[in-house]
Amino acid sequence: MKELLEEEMHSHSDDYEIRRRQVLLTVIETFIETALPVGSRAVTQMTGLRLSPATIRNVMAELEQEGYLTHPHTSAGRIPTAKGYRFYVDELVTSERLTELQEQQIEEAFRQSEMVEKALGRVARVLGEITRQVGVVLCPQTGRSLLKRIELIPMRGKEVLVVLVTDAGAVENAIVLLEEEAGKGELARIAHFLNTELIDQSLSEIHENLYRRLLDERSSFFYVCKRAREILEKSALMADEGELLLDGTRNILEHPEFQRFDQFKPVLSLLEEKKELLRILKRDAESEGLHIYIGEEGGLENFRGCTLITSSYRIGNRRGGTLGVIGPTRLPYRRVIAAVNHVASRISKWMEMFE
Amino acid sequence: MKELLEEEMHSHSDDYEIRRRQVLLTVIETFIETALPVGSRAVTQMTGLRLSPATIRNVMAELEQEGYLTHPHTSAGRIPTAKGYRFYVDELVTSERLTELQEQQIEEAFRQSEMVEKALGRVARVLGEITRQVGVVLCPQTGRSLLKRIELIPMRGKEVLVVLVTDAGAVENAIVLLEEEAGKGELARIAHFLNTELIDQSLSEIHENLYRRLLDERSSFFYVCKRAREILEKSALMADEGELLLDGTRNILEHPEFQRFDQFKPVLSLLEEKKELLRILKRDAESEGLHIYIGEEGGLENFRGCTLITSSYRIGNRRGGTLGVIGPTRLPYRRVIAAVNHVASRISKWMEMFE
DNA sequence: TTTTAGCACTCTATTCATACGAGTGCTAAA
DNA sequence: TTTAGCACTCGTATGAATAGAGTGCTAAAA
Repeated sequence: MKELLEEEMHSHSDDYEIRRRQVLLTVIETFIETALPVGSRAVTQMTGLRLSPATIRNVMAELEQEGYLTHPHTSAGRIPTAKGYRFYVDELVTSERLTELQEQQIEEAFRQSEMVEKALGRVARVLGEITRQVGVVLCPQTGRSLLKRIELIPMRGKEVLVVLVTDAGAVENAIVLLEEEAGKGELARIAHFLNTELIDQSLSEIHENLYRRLLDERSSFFYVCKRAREILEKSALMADEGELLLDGTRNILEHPEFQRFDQFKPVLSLLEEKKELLRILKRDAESEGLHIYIGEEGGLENFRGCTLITSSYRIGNRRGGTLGVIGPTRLPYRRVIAAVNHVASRISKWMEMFE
Repeated sequence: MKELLEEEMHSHSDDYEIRRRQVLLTVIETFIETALPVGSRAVTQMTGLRLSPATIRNVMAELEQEGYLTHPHTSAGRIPTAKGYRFYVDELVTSERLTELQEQQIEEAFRQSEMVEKALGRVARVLGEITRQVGVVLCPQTGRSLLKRIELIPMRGKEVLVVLVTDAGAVENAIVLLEEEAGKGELARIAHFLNTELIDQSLSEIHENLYRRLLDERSSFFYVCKRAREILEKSALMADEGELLLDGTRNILEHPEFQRFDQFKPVLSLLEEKKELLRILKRDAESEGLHIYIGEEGGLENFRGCTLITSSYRIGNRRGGTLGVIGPTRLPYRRVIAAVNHVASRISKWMEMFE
């Protein structure tokens, strides 16, 4: 907008720029509150600017031409476009603090700290509740976590229980059926071998390097290596997808933009399929800080009219997962951003437990 | 209906009873197909009965008075009531076989057999898909599964990794922070103690008997007992809820009864809260065979207009969990019942793996 | 030059009247 | 016992009329 302005500002003053922003801000925030198109009269009443509706109309017409606002029809007020919201979140939105109560609610989610996934499920729920939107949490991807410990426990016959402990607090396990029975001593040797070779590598690294590393060895360990490889392959624990936890879909039914079914159906499909959402959230897990997707910005099909706000969280000093909120583009950005930021740093803090 | 009939049948013949059933059946099945109220003319065309609309109207009026049918309004055809559907599923509905394709889709869900929960997630999805409704699966409740093996693995300092293997194929685990560090030898003794004492009991039994059993012992094992108790308590693995997997909510948006929001909102809430649903499904896990809840029959609030069909599945010769389908009362019962039955026995078969 | 008042215009939402059609219930005849 | 006939009810579709909100433009005011 700044750029645009400077091009066109021939004769306009800084005051004029401020006014434009003021009007855009007012239209957007009023629309966020009421969900109704905002007319020029309403803007004059909301802003401190002592200007008549006619003047405001001129400004709004200009903002519309530049693509920040639209009309649903001729005789209606203005509503923000995706571009308008984008400018709003980039330049206009101010931060907000959560209320005491909301912070308490968040703490509650971390109260009973049993399994990681359950706690994160409660986090998704509380995110949905305090924003009145859909809360979403991407669990730490097991592929990215570092192996801390591997244990092989003999079961009946050829069965072996493989237990992996990772730094993400997750304990993965699988029962593997070996081709030949392995004695207790042999398993211990294999386990020892794996523990020395693989500790502190990420599971996906292990998966990638598996063939090279373990086949090259032509030492006396050859047999042990072979068995170790068999076990790791069969346990297939490296292939984990990164689980997605959702909660609060019912909340967004309250919003008037989803009262029409053709609007709501694609969103529900997106939420239930999870695939597209996973793509975005996994990518966001890679980079720190807040990400905002307005409409189809992130390449999310059928996401027109919706916004996704995410933030990644950390496990100690490593990447963890992502959490976020999904709602209509007409989102209370201030509150949602505050919530997402707060919860992200709270999870990171909580995750230090497992470091 | 039989009873009702015998009371009122003064002068009516068996033929008359057959006709009544025929009419009711036609109205219900036509309504299930079209979602439109069924008029007397439509019934005459569908049934083989050579009767005029007027005659049918008389029968329908009677069925309405008895509570099997209603009118949305005076000049509309008939639609079934909850009582009507109940009679239909109890007495009229006939069974159906799944198509080749549907059976293949189901097999697909069991193809990759990694973790139990993932496979069951795919089962929920396929149930939703082939019925075009919401598929739901209650995982085997860990509390009900038998303990097959318990392992204690020392971690850093006072931490101990507790691994439980149950007969439901589930491996539960938790990291426990002991009050005092325990040596490898000590843990081995404790593990051996637990393995001899607790094997083949259900986790909830263990939980209930824990205090009695382990405190009574005043033997030389006392210290071991105390530590064992500490570990079991802190791992809190007995308290598991029994996870509920849902899929296909998007499917039921297609049905006309949920086009109106006030109809859909309570259903979505019910699905997302999961609590009420868990109550029913857990209860159904106790008894074999098909269960059908039409409307609020099962004590499900806000379930008016919906039907839940469930069946339990087994793990070997023990109770496992429950699976089911949720949709509008106007449900293709024949197909859904076939699907639920088929999938239930297929899961049971699959579960034999873990016995 | 900038702002504003005034006004014609556009479009939506609402209301009312009307007509139509589907389907019923009842009655009397077959 | 069944059916034809008919009056009646009620929901839906259609169209006209109206009110109201808000705009864009123009010309006057600041």
